[in-house]
Amino acid sequence: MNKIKPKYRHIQNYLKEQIQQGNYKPGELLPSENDLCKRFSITRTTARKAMDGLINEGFIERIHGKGSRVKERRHTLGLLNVKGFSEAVGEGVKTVFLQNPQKAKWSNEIGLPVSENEKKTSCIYFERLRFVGETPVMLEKNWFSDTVLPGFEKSEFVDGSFFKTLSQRYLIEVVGSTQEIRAEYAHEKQGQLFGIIKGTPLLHIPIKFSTTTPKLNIYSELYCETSSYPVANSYFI
Amino acid sequence: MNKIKPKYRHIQNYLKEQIQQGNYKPGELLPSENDLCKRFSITRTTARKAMDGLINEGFIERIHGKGSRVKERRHTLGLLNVKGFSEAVGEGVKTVFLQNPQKAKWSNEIGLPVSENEKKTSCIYFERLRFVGETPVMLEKNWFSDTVLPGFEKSEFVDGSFFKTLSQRYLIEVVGSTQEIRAEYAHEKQGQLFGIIKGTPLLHIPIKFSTTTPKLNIYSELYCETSSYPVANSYFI
DNA sequence: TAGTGGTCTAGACCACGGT
DNA sequence: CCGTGGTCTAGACCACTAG
Repeated sequence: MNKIKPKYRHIQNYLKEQIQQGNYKPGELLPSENDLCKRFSITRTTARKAMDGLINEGFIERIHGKGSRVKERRHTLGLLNVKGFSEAVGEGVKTVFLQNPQKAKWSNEIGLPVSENEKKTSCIYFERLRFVGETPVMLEKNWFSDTVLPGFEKSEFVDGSFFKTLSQRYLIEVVGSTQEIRAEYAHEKQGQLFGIIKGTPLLHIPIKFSTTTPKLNIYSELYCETSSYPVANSYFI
Repeated sequence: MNKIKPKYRHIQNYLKEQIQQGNYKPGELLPSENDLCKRFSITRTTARKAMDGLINEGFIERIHGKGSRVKERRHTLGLLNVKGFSEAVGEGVKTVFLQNPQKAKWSNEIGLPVSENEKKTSCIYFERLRFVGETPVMLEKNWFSDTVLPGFEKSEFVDGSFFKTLSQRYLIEVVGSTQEIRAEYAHEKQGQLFGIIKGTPLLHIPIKFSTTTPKLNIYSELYCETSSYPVANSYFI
């Protein structure tokens, strides 16, 4: 019944963990493609597909004739690709829950259209404020259908990461995202949270994350105070 | 001496042109992968690699068991991936040059670091204001080294597109981009251009485009008025 | 020159969609 | 059922980097 993870995704996740755990540091080279082939008994096509994924996620870059190098985690936030906050940065990041996961209504604050099927279900909501050091940089609101994640409200997040929780506890992976980006005035309440005056420009990013389960999309509204920590994004073919 | 374009990129560009010219309309299916194999005498690996590129650029989506469908050109701007404005939208778009391409100094308005080699060269600058219908939505400032594009100032743009000009006149392709995104107040002059009051929130996006020529990067500063036309972005693995 | 990534071939089997 | 895309194998040759 459940979908089988393809080989390349196993390798991809394995390498990603190695990088996240610091076993391969920025600037270092990953094992060569041929190494991976031998180690995991796969062909180069599969090895490359795994590394393609890591490139898309911004973890590595290929250097022709040399190898695949782990990329610097920029001190700006490597956000805005697939995946959330905790995966992107690792250092002086702090997260405060303003609202723990609990049942709620589908809000009309959600910027991207919620699918009809999901509207019929009930919905789980949570809200977090993210800091770099002591500076609040991102307010994050999340909605998703409660039909495929039984017991979600009651359990803790794995490593504090929502997406890691999805992956490890429910075997659900994020496979894509659609987003819009706007510049807006901060509302009163947002201003208080960020410690800025009402009317300061804020980045507003509605996102819809798609997952390996068609029944589950994550709808997020992000508000970012970009004066010290701009949002960043890289893309290579 | 010159780099040879790989097969998959030829196919990719061919299909992209077909879509841009409206031979395949949004919602329609492209030829199947097997069709492409026969038509161009290639294997599926190559056909898929070509289509992978189109997916990354947001032109198509794959539907398992069905085919590859041309995606709707959203009436929001499909910008923010690789490639510029004219490639992304096709309809009621207008462009006004505020400053034609001409020699200039490397400005300190450029947000992302200019490489040392490029700093030593002289630089070409141009500035455009982009409209959707009669609404100005984006102010675009561009700098790049003049060493690899002889005669650039004197010639017209191909189809009004800077990137198409690079591709067709100089055989240079954009292969990636790095960008930051900030929300800022509009300055006086920007406010006048957009017909908004000073202090309205604007999206500010410094971008560095990488090309097939290591000597050429395009440094852009975009300012977007997002209240009617937010910037958009999709990503799928 | 040895080892790396970049491209490509010629197959194979599977999962999914629609008839 | 057939045709589609999704994954994978087992090779090959080329272009680039570095000792």
